[in-house]
Amino acid sequence: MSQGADTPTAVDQVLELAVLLNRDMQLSFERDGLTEARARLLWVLRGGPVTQRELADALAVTPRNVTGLVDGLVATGYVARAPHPTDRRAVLVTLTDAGSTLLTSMVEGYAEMHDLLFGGLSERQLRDLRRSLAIVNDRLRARVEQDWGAP
Amino acid sequence: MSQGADTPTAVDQVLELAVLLNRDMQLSFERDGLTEARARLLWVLRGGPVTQRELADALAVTPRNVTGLVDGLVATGYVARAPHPTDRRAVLVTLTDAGSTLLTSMVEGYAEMHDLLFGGLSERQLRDLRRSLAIVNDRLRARVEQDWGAP
DNA sequence: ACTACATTGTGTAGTACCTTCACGACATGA
DNA sequence: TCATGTCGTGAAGGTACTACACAATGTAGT
Repeated sequence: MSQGADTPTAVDQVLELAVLLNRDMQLSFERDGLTEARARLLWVLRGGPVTQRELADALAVTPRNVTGLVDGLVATGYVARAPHPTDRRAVLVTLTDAGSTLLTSMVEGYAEMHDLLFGGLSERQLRDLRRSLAIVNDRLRARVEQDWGAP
Repeated sequence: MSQGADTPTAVDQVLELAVLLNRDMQLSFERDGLTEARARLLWVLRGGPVTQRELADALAVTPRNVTGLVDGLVATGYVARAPHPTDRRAVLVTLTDAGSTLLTSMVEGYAEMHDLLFGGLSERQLRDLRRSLAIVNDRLRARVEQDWGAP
């Protein structure tokens, strides 16, 4: 009602933000020879070696899928499979040197994202933005969690 | 520096927003028997029938991929292939009645998203949010478009 | 110690999304 | 008409997922 048809709505803006964020991260992953799924798995390994079962839970995917993702990361040399010290069924997924280096640069990139995103905002604008985002996220989260149980 | 380790950073908030938006839309698509890729294709058909070549350009995917997506939507009965009036090579992808109905509800859902997202904000908060999002999006867009040509 | 049950990872099979390459059908301009 | 480009699709292949089945192993219960 208040703007022309070519002006993006607030919903448009939020959706574009989501698209741009995805694209930016995907481009970053591709530069490292990673896919999105493998990058997510690697990100979980920040906390140290974990079993494939734990990875499946953390990523909310099936154990079978983790097998495939780990296969890929082993092929590219970022992780290795090691025997679990006490459970001979389980496999510990550990970072190789290359994987550790890559993960370090990913953590740095995450930190640099703050300036990239918010470098154009004043302190006050950033504070207000955070407040509004908290409210928006709370509403969205409630909706998503509700719909998760009522398909 | 200013908050505890368990408080989400501004980057965390933006990333969570993106994740939640994706999840919400995906759940909505699933309810309609749609996948994300097929929903995007359907969304392009808002403007009327288009050729598969135009769809490939609009979706930024290969023409071969469009063939598969249209196959799926034909199987579920949401679109149909029609001959192009002047170009016998081309295929016009058109909405069926079911597809048209579905698209209408998708458009309605898009409109309702405004209240879902911003119903908890005051007029002033929403204005400020839009201003900040415009700034953030501009910076991100510049970065993504720059990296698109320099891998 | 032996049995019963649960858990871990993976082979098999299948779906969806995406790509490149090759090719036939068709359009277009010289 | 003839060369050249365009449209859609078959063939082949990669990645991300799923469900199901199964062997190896861990964990109780008796």
